[in-house]
Amino acid sequence: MSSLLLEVYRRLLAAYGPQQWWPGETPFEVMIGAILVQNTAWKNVEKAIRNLKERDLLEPNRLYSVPLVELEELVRPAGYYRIKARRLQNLLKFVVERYDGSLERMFQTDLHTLREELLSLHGIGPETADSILLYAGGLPSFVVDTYTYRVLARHGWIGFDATYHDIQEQFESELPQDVRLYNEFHALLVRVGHLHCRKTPRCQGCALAELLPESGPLEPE
DNA sequence: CACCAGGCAAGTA
DNA sequence: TACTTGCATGGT
Repeated sequence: MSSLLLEVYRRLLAAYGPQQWWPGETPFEVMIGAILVQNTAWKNVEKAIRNLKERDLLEPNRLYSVPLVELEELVRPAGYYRIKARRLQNLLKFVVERYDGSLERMFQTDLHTLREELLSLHGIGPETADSILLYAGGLPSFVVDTYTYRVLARHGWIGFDATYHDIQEQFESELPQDVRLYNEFHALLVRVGHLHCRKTPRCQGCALAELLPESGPLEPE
């Protein structure tokens, strides 16, 4: 095999099939969802998105014009609603003022430059930035999340001390730079994480145990 | 009832 | 630098 990760991807895809990520009809909806889903179950995010959609607010300029207290109530079902309303406004202010409210213009920016710009915003960390770049922008930035870390660490492919940057580098250096691949691979890791690698003490009936060489402890011992 | 979810920033030592 | 804590709703 050309690389271990590529083989893992093939097996996950064969076992679970394409995941069709990200749920969302437009790049803007995907971008908003990336903020709202921070440490939150997607189910709760759906309610918040529905509130915005019902009021026809899924557009940068219109959403940016919504007063803070009103925005807070709309996104309340997603949890951390005061913080997330503020984070949304930070991002919207950036999109409106720097890119004239145009995501198309924003995503024409050089990948590395745009990533740094997003990371400079209060409330956008590496995972949120990469989710926006990959799933809303269609740009090749690999997304690392808690499941990526758990699944890989527990199978011994990365150390338990690996950082976000370490993991992203490993994926991006071993895999061909392919948006479709990055997209599907991350979605598959979340899927298998949901099924078998939650924060429960031990990996029970882990599908990857048969799929892959070995499944070890969830946490370092 | 307790625990967790597709993070991030701020506080402490 | 290396831990810890706050943020909050809703499902299991």
